[in-house]
Amino acid sequence: MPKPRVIYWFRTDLRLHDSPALAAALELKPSCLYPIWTWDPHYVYRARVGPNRWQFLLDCQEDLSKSITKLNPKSKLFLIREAPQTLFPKLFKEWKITHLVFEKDTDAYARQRDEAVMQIAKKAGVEVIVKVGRTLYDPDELVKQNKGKSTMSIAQVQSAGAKIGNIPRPIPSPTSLPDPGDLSLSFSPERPEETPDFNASHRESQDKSYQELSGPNNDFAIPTLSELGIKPATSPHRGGETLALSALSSILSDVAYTATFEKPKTAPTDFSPQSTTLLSPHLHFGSLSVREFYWRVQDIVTSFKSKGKKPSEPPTSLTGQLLFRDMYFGAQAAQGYAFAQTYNNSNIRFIPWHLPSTISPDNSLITGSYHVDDAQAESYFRRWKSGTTGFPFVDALMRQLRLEGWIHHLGRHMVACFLTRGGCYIDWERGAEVFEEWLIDHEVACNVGNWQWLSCTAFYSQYYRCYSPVAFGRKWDPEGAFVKKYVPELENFDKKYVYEPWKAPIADQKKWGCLVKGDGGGDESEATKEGLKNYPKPMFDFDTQRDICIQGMKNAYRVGLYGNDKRVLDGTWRTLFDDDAEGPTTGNDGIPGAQVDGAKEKDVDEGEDAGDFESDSKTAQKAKKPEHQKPKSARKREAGQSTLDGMVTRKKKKDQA
DNA sequence: GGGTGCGTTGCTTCG
DNA sequence: GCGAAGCAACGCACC
Repeated sequence: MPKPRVIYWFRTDLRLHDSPALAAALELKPSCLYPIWTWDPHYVYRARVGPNRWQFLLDCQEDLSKSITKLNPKSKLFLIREAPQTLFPKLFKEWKITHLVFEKDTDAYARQRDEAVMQIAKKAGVEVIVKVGRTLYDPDELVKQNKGKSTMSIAQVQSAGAKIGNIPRPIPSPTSLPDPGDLSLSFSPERPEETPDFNASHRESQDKSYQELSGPNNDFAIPTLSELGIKPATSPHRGGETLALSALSSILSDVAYTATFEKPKTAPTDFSPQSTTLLSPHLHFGSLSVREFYWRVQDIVTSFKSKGKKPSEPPTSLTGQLLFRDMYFGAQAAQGYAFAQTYNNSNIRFIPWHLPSTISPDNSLITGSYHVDDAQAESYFRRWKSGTTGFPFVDALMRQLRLEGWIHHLGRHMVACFLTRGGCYIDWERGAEVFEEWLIDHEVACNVGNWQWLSCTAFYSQYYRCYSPVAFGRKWDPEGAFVKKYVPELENFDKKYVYEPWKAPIADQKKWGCLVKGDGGGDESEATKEGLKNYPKPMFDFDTQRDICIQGMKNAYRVGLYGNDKRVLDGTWRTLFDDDAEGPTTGNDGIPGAQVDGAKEKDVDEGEDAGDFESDSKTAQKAKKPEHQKPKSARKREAGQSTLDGMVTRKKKKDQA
């Protein structure tokens, strides 16, 4: 029996500590071990990845490669620039591989890719070993223990998790690594299809990362941003296992913070330092093990408890945050590609949002482009994305997101609610795409799940609880320091007006150096002439728009369609939504379902100037609906919102009495 | 099958 | 400055 020649395939586990899959590879006692990364064109061109997340990935790879070399000077992370599906058949043969080892990945594309690779390995006589290490529980096992259904609540995760058993303790990092074998590559690579390139807008020059199979110097080097043609990163947050472990230790050195952490009580407006751990990008890239995080926290909590002190508990505690991550992975695992869209998804409520996704007739999946069914909604979307809505708290968050690739969880709630059910009535899939592009911690399962949560299409349904861009920011940061940092136009504004600068008297606006005027288009000549800065007026009256949205949600809940309903699939859902009753909230001249003549489609390949909606008379007319045609709620604010909280509180008090 | 309690993270007013 | 009440009224598990 020849000694094993092993490829360790790094993917979502860019670390050496607590890697069950790497431990399994070493248990084989291989004669040679190739730690590799396959430079997959699916990620390079077909995922939305902005400069900051690229930087974070490259940081993680560089750090891991250095750590490997420390354990064995002959080894490193060998980066091979070809899709795994076409690379592996050749690589197995050339390097005489006996085993392929990797960590399980339940993302929709990853499953498909890994299935193909396992078939290839089988054909080549290569044994495949797969281990779970990305989540606390194997998402498939979680689903199995949840009666085969998506995990849709924390209670379900806790109950299914209890059936699976204890979360394994982390495994120490290896202290040595075998040599790699012969590294020659005599075959020619398959060149990837470069279009569509979802990241074209982030490139300042052409991508050169596929010119040589083992890199420009034939040393299997990790590419640089400039090699990718990607613009420089702007985020202060950097990647790598070394940083992740030191950040974890530093956070956990504060025992009280660790043991009493309650997510809803952390401020979305805190910066330098922020109020949460910022470990999420490390969990995404695997530069931090989720089990390492879990057990280091859990041990502190146990010790805290043993001293008679009261720690916080899931779901608000630190470990609770990890359970939410597992919940979303469990939801995704059961649904596959359909998880990331409304169309043909039985778990998601159908709401006739504006700017709906285009659906491919071939596979019923979203294509990455969308319909501009309404001129005003497209304008709202652009202003939301560019941080020029005229609502300073929303704009500050969106600018922080674009610049730094991270915003606080509650900040994400604010802007997500604002874009969907609590402001613009725009499809959550548009927002999820922007987050995918800009977040350094973007995880499909968590991002999509949270957008469904915030848009009240799945996981959560209390649509009448709505975040106010004025009140919510003020609650956490009455002085407006956060807004002033990310919207410096308002840095001199009095705190009385910082969340609603349009209310400031003109004389004060001039005194504070910024005129609140226009729509954020940049051509505010009056301000420029006077040497003043300019900040846009709010793009709508929030209270009015919020009530329109709530009425729209109420109606959509009453209609009660889900994404897989026949009427959603064939387009007949439109007959169920009376436009006169719901007015501007219904995006019912677009998809899903049958195409409608005259509706504009915005393609992913179009530049920022695309989407010439002004020429579309139908949508233009709709945007200018006369006052009398608007729903009652749009004309006058009738009442505030409500929840059962008040009654529950009253009842409790009564019971206690 | 109806009622009740609860669900990580709302806002405003009032005392 | 704080906590409680009021607002209009979701789904789900459990009894």
